[in-house]
Amino acid sequence: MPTLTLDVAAFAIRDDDLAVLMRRAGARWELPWARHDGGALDQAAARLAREAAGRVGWLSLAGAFDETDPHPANASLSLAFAALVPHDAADAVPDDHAWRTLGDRDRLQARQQRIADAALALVRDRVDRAPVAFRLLPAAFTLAELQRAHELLLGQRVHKASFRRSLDAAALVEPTGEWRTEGRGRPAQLYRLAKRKRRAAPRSVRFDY
Amino acid sequence: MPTLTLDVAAFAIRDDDLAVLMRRAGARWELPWARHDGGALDQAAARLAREAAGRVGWLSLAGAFDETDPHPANASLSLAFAALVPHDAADAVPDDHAWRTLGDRDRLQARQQRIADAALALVRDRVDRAPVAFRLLPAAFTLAELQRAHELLLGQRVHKASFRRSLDAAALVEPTGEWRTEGRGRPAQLYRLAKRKRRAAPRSVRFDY
DNA sequence: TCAATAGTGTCTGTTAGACATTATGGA
DNA sequence: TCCATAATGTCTAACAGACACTATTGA
Repeated sequence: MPTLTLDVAAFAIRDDDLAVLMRRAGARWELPWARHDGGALDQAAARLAREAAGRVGWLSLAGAFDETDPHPANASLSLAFAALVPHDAADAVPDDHAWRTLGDRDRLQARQQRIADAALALVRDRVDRAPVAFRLLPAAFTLAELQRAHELLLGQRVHKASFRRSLDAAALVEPTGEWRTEGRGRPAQLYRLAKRKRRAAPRSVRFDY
Repeated sequence: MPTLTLDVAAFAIRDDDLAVLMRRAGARWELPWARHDGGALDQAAARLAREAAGRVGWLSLAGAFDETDPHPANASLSLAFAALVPHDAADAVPDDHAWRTLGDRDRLQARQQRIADAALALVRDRVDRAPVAFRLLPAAFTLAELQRAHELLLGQRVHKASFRRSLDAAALVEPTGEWRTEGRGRPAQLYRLAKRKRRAAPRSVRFDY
């Protein structure tokens, strides 16, 4: 009989960079995981993510990995979940948990490395299909923060004027009416994610590979 | 202890439309499934798909579904796989298997309906990220066939000139040198999928939602 | 010759990206 | 005043889609 774990790779923006949540396991670090013995999968994954990362903005299955690679629980199968945490909620993690840089994921055991990789790839792949970048931010954010979240997920710089034009064309955000002063420079207006109005008819077939 | 199945939703082009592979189970129809008791997941899924659908061009995990919905095996968990079958290989399926129209998937039990839906959504979502449309075709194909495969997956018409321009810009296909006469009309040149040369730097951030 | 399909050239409106400029705060 | 950041306007090259046209076969 197979033993099954749920493993979650949670990401948040820390110190202007992407970070992944790990927990201490003796002398090592691991991704949060829990045994699964049946029942509602989504709820079990949500519970695991919430206990480890606090408020979770987004959660999705990212893959399944077998005993080809070693795992902290030696489970015969592990379901990988990707989670995104708003950075204002990322401070309150349990004592034995910590946000670590992406480079640190090579400290994980092989299966959890692959889980973290798959989770990151899933999130990156979905940036332009679903509002995942928003899930790294609080409900109200500046356009500079939103752009930076996209840049961190995409791994490349984004053109400011084009970014804002696209946001405007898609009617994706709406101003809250509030402004935020951050050090020096002109204050930035705060925005929130707007409700979907109409989905734009997609342009032509693209070959992004 | 949870019982686990692998379920595969295999798609192919039949009669100029997308079809999904089902097998007879008594008086009902079901998606091909098999119990899984550990071992290499990808290999087990590939074996299941191959036994049901013959040559399989593409296979990918599409989701995981729990006992919230009924399943032919009453498994507590089912891993959904999406498979694509080239239409020239789709004739040789076992006697108790048949290619059925997409509309027939509401004859499946609820969990397998969701599996088929998730598999179809996955394939559609990946059309512009990976050469999945090619996996519905033989190694050599006409551009009209390739365009039709994209149209079936995307569920909408595609502009011929733009489609070919994009193919050309991406250097995605190369002519085999052979031509095919099909009834009346000018013969069509045959193409094959070209090896990736350079991945074009993706354009700006797009919000396709 | 006609019908049918393959394949291409041209035009136009839209958009991405470069660049510059204005706006508004703190030091 | 100077500097840093926000926000926007203008220009251009690239591209998507419409349309028409040529090319090549079978009936």
